[in-house]
Amino acid sequence: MKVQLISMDKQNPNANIPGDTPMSEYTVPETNFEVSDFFELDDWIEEDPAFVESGEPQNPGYTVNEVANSSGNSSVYLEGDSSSGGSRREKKELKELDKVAFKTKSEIEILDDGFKWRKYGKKMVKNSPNPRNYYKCSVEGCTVKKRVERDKDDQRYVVTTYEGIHNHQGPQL
DNA sequence: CGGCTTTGACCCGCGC
DNA sequence: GCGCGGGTCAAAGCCG
Repeated sequence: MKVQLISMDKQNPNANIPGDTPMSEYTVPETNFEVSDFFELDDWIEEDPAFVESGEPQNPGYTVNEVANSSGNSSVYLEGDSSSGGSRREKKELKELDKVAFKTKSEIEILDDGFKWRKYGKKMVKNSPNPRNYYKCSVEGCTVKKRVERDKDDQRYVVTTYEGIHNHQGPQL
C-alpha cells in the first residue's frame, strides 16, 4: 500500500497545481481553502492506464485513488454485499487498499473536498496526543473512507488519508 | 423527522 | 493465549 504525502504550505510561492507532476510533494500557496479549489483531481491524473486496466467500473474515480493506483498496485475494493446480513467479515474481500495522505496546514481539519462524509469513529492514537477521526463517503455503494488527524509534530498540520475508490463521479448527489 | 455525531463497546490481527 | 493498538459498529442524542 502506498502513501503519498503532499504538504501544502502557504509560505512557498512556487506552488503549482499538479498537472502531470509526479505527486510526491506539492506546495500550494494557500490560506484557507477547500481542497476542491486547488485540486483539479480530474485532470490531475485523468486516464491512468493502470487505473483503467484494473477494471474499474463506471468511474473515473477520484484522483486520490488513481494516484495510488499509479503506484503500481491496483486495488479493487469490494465491499461485497449490499444486502442484509453483511458484516465485517465481508471485508476479507478487500485487496490491498490504496491510500493517499495529504498533509495540510490548516486550522480546521474538516476540509471540504467536495464529497459528503459521515463520521463513524474517533480514536486516540498512541503516538499522538490527538485523536483520529474516521469518515466514510456517504454515497450509497461508495466505500471510500477517509481518516483525519493532526500531525503530532506540527499541530498546525492536518493529515488526511483517503482510502478506496469512489464509484461515483462527483460529490454526493 | 431524517441524517449525521458522538462515544463506548466490540472485533481483529499481531507480537509477546 | 492474552493484551494492546487500531479500526468499526451502533445506540442514543443532536441539529437542521
